[in-house]
Amino acid sequence: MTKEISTGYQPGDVETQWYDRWVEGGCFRGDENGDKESYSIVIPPPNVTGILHLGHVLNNTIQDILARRARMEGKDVLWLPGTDHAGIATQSKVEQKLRKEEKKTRRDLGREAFLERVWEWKDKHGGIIIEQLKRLGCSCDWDRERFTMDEEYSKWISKIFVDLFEEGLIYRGKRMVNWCPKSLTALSDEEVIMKPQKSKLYFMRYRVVPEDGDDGERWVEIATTRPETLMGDTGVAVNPDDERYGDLVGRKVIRPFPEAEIPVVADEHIDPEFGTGVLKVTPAHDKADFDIGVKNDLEIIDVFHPDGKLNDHAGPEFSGMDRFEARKAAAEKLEEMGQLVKVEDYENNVGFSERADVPIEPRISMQWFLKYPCVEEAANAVANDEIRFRPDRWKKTFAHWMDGIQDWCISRQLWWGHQIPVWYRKEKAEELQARESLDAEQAGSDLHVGIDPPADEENWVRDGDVLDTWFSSWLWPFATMTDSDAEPSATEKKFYPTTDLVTAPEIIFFWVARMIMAGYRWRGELPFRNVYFTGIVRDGKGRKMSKSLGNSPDPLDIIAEYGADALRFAIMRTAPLGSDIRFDIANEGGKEVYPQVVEGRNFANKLWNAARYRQMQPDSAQFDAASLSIYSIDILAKLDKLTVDMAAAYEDYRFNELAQLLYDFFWSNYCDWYLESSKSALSEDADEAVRNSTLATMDEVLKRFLLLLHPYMPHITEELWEKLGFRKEDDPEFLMQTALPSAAILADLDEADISQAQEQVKAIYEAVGRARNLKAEYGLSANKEVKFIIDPEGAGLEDVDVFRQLVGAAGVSIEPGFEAEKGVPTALTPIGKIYLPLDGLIDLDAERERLGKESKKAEDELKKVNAKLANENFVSRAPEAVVKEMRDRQKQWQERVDELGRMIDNLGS
RNA sequence: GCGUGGGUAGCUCAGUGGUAGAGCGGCUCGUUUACACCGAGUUGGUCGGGGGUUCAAAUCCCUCCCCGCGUACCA
Repeated sequence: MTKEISTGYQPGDVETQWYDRWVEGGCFRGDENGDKESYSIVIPPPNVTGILHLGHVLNNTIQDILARRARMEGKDVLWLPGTDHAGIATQSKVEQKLRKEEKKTRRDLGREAFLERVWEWKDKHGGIIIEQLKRLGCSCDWDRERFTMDEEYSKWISKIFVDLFEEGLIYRGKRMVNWCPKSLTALSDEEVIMKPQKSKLYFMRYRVVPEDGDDGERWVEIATTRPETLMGDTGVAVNPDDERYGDLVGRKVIRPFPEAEIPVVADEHIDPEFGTGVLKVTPAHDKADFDIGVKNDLEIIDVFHPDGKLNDHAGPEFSGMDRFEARKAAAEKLEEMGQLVKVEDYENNVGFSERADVPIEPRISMQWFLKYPCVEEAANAVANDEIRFRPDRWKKTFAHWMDGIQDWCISRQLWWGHQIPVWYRKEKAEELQARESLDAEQAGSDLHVGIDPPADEENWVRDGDVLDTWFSSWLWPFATMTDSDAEPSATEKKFYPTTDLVTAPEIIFFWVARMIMAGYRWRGELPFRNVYFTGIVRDGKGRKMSKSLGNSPDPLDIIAEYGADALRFAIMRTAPLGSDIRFDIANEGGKEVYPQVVEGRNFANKLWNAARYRQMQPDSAQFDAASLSIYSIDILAKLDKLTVDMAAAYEDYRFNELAQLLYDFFWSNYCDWYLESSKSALSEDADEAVRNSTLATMDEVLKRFLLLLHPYMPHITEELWEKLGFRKEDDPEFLMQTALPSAAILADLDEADISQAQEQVKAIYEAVGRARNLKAEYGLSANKEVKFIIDPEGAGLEDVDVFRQLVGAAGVSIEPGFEAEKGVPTALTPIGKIYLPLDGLIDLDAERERLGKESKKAEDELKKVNAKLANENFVSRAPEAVVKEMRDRQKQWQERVDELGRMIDNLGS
């Protein structure tokens, strides 16, 4: 076995070592006493027990890029991290575990013991995602890490509850809410996801209660998707203008079971076109029906238990039955009674609980609600761009929601979360909690709403509900900086309002909108100036990444294999502003590979090797703009342009374009062209001054490029910065603390000289392309050292060496006015005519003319013949005998070609 | 339904009035002073359909089709 010394870049240890050094060096600390311009971001807190997914990678890489760039621009930067307690998500996880491992429910343990379990779970899993963010390279100020259930943070929640209650914005009331029969809690409208469902539309008929003057029996037909709620029907509604039913209004129909007479009412909300134009009204189980019920003073009969099973009001035969079973059973019973007319397939939208993924049940229950504060300020701030949305089309979505804003149901029937800071005096508790409404005005000595419990706590009962998780998240930007009972901290004074917020558009209402309102309410100003909305990470087929689909690769696995820098670069390069990201997953021999990440890794490797190449050369003398070759001027001018273009792209948050600019500059301009052209300048017999300025140019380019690339690929750039010895005595300890370069390397040179040099280089490079092309056409491999003859024109060649080096020629001679024999391969280029003199070739031009248009295939054959011939005589003229042999072979081929030509002709006729 | 983003090479996408581009893939060739995680060359396109404006349209206008997202009390 041969021992292979890897020339490739191995990211693993390099990345973790640098991360540790940065942390030890205090690089991430936001200096609240600093006197530089401030830049700040608060992290969208991930779920405390969550696991890093590609969405996080995208989101946090963007934040890290912004933070690192800001540091290098010389700002005082704070990226404040933390985690969210995620009420339902975390509680269900623990409940699930309890059920599985101990066959117990949370009620078996009791509130206190259960919460202990959740804290245990949190302590065990809470740190995982934080460690994962560190592995990604995130430069958060970890000393300032917050958790939404920290003691200090929790006080904030109580404080704002009390504030809003006293202001009359929080009230308790019996309302129609979205009820999750699985989690057994109320949800906010935002937590309900509408999904189209294939269901059935049941047409049933109710008998009209006979009246005097009726002409025989009368029935009305009613269409419904939910026959299982029929037992809760307390009315039937028709449109007042519907002629078919106008006379029925005010009369009664018979609900089949439990049998009862229910009134027919008129309501404009009814669409005569839909179904039969008659609606069964179930005020307890539908929001619209509830409204109709209230308007018409209908009875409200709840036929469900909280878990979605039917209760006694549904009658003994249905009681205890699950709602979906009951749907079938009710339909069957109607059928038996002869009151089911028909059943049609039907597609409708059904609201699902976001977390539990079961259809939610509209349900009347006692909950706490909030009327939003500072709605107008928040709406205006976004409308007039005080807070800039990117892309700004989200403004419209935001405005639309703010426009139709509804009171927020903030109470949850959970245990994990911030318990509502409301206490009822023991002997009055039952009575108070049964009241249809409770607000600040009714608060008396029997109701205590406060940050602290009442002094004689044993005489009080605390409200058992907790607050919606988002009720704590909306304070995040300032509650993480200052304690609730203190004056604004130095940190807040320095870093609030924050500069950028990077988040997913999915939580524009859940979080962004509410933070803006909270910012105005408690801090009197906006919480952030820019909101960058990322796209959604999808798989190669365009499906959203999700656990259940199993299409979501673990970013940590990817990092382990390719490196964090590669993953960061890959995801940024494919993340255009505001549209979704396709994360391609290919399968190679049963193993998943990620083409975009492979490219990222290859890029890192390319960078690594370009640096290695530089390291193999001697040190350079001082950089001197006056003694540069045209090639050096060209690459430095392109670097200046890169610097300028990047600044502009950062202005507009065009992250994928930035990645592309970096990639193209380095790989194409620097490696493929400049490095290759430098090889002749670095050769042993090259001029000393040229060699020196070339090396100095390489250093300058690498130095500046590493700085520009650092926010995207922090680890490898830092490593190379050190390896190449770019840190000068007085420089900061790390690359990440070093100031970005300005775009003025060539400031000493004349503008016109620069553009002239660039034009010349462009012409030469184009000629190189043509010459290579010529070689390839004759099957001469890149390293066959052919001889070219150039008949110069225009810009011409300053020296032949670079050209020779780039095309891989043994010799290039300049022969003004050179006249080639017929058939010698020729190319027209901006620097003149280029000839590749080879003997005994078939004259392709002549043949092309002879064979006509149809000869594509014949021409290809001829090209192959020429390639063979060329390969046998590429350096010098062949001896007579060889030439003769080739001519014979040429003749044979020619015959075949003629035959082919005839065949084509025949085919044509 | 309304709003919104999109449909360009086999794949992922750039390209807002002036000769259709990049990367990946495919094919051919290759142990050149870094890099095969590489180099050189090459092959791929009625720019979703139709109509219009214009000397000129992927780009502007109209219309239709398809996909995604948001939103809506159609039972």
